Amino acid sequence: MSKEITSRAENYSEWYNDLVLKGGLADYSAVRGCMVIKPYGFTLWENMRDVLDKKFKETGHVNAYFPLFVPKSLFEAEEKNAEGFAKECAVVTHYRLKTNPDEAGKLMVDPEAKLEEELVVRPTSEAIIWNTYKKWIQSYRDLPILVNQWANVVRWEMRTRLFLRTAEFLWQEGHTAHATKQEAIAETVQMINVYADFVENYMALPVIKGVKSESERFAGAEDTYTIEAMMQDGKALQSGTSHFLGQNFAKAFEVTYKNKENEEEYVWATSWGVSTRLIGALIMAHSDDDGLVIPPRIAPYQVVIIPFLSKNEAETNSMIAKANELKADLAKIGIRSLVDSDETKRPGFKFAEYELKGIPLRIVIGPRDLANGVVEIARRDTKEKSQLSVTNIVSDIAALLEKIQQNMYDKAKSFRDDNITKVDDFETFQKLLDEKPGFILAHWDGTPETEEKIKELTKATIRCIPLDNPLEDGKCILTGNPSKQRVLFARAY
RNA sequence: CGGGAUGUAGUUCAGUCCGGUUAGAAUGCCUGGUUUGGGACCAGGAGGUCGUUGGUUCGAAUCCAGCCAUCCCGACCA
Repeated sequence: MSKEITSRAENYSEWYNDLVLKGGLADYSAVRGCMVIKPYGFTLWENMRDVLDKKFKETGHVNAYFPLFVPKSLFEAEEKNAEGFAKECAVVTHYRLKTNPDEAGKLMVDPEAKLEEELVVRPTSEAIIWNTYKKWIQSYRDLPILVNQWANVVRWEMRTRLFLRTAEFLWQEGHTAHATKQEAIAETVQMINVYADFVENYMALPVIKGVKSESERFAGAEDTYTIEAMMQDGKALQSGTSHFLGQNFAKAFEVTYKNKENEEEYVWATSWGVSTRLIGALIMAHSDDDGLVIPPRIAPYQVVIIPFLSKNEAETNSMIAKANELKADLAKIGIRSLVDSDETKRPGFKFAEYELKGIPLRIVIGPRDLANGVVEIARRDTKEKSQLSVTNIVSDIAALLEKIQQNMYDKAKSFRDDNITKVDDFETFQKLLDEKPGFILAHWDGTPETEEKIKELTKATIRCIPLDNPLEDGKCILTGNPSKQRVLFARAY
């Protein structure tokens, strides 16, 4: 047992860390709050990125790249946005080091090299982008602008956690400009739907789409749409957001266009993003005490093929050849597989290792089974072992991977649905949060004060006002004031 | 940022309270051999400025202070 994993029951946080570190996704770095994403983790991110990027392009967007640094004067232009992020900004004040005259071999910041104006390391790129859009937009003919960028951003968080909240993280941010309010709102809704579709169909993770309450809204937005997913400990994880920015940024950066009637009008804006945090969601939603469980559609490797090796060199070579042959056949229909023919490790070791890494399907090719025209397969999601005939092996594997994908989604969905409760009194609300963590649908009087009070008392926040919410008369769980609909409460990451 | 804890071999940890030859173990790594259908075994070997900087001392992994990093609990978290 070389790599022991803390169980979920023992310590959920440690379990999560163990999976990230021992599963080979990421590692701590020499920089506070910043992690190294290792090749296995980065391949996972690339697979997620590729699917999303294709969806963005299918919905008419193009990629561009804007600078890492934002001059402070631009950053402060949209007041609410600036205020919201001010506390977590890294700031560049100097542009040069020099050798320290007092300490040989050491460098110091050169006081002569102080910048006239400080540069903010972007926590998000609205400011630099809207400053650019001002130059791009004169006429209604220049609209819409549908641009996305894949980038890193820095938010100096107090307390960081691998993937879930790192000081630097990777994400994409879409920034669009529209002639009309309706068009911008339609874009905002379209993109939250793109995210929901991706997370549900590729990450096998059901989400609840909704709108944020005023206090949870993105700084500078009129409306924030969100997708909320449930983790295995019942806590919520905001997995993607799409913001209707109204004309806030257009006004702050004076971005106007001439309409057909030759009238000057402010542009309407949206922004939307998902980040490497999604990997955290993936881990916490699906994995178990034996390691990661990664859904086939985005798994770095969908299949691991392990040939049985023996002293009999001819037999060993034949098994390795069969394994490579299968890998090549799988590649023809786009299935990513890995052959492990390392002679120095025994099968049992490999089984445990690939279970830890969460590869969806394991295939063992051995002389005993092969004589009977079968191979042994083991599913990571259910741990079921069975035999598969070599006759239609490629198409059978493809079908099985789809089945695993579906099963992971179904399992996550039934877990989530089992842990959403409608509650009508505050005592039950509090009790439930402590005893059976999950989502709670409850009435709320719609005021930020009540929301804040509930947060103080229970640590639960309003995750969203679900989009498909049925209207229903009721009384606010805390104040008893009238309410027209239930909202989604949970403790969150 | 407040409270608590930790940092010693690639990894996990013992040793620190009570300072004193050459800093240990397991695991991993390397070599050779025997093995191989669920984390193999035997033999030999390599590997550590004890997180870092400074202080106390004849002498520091051990005592003191600063800094850095990590974990847990809060605060914070578009």
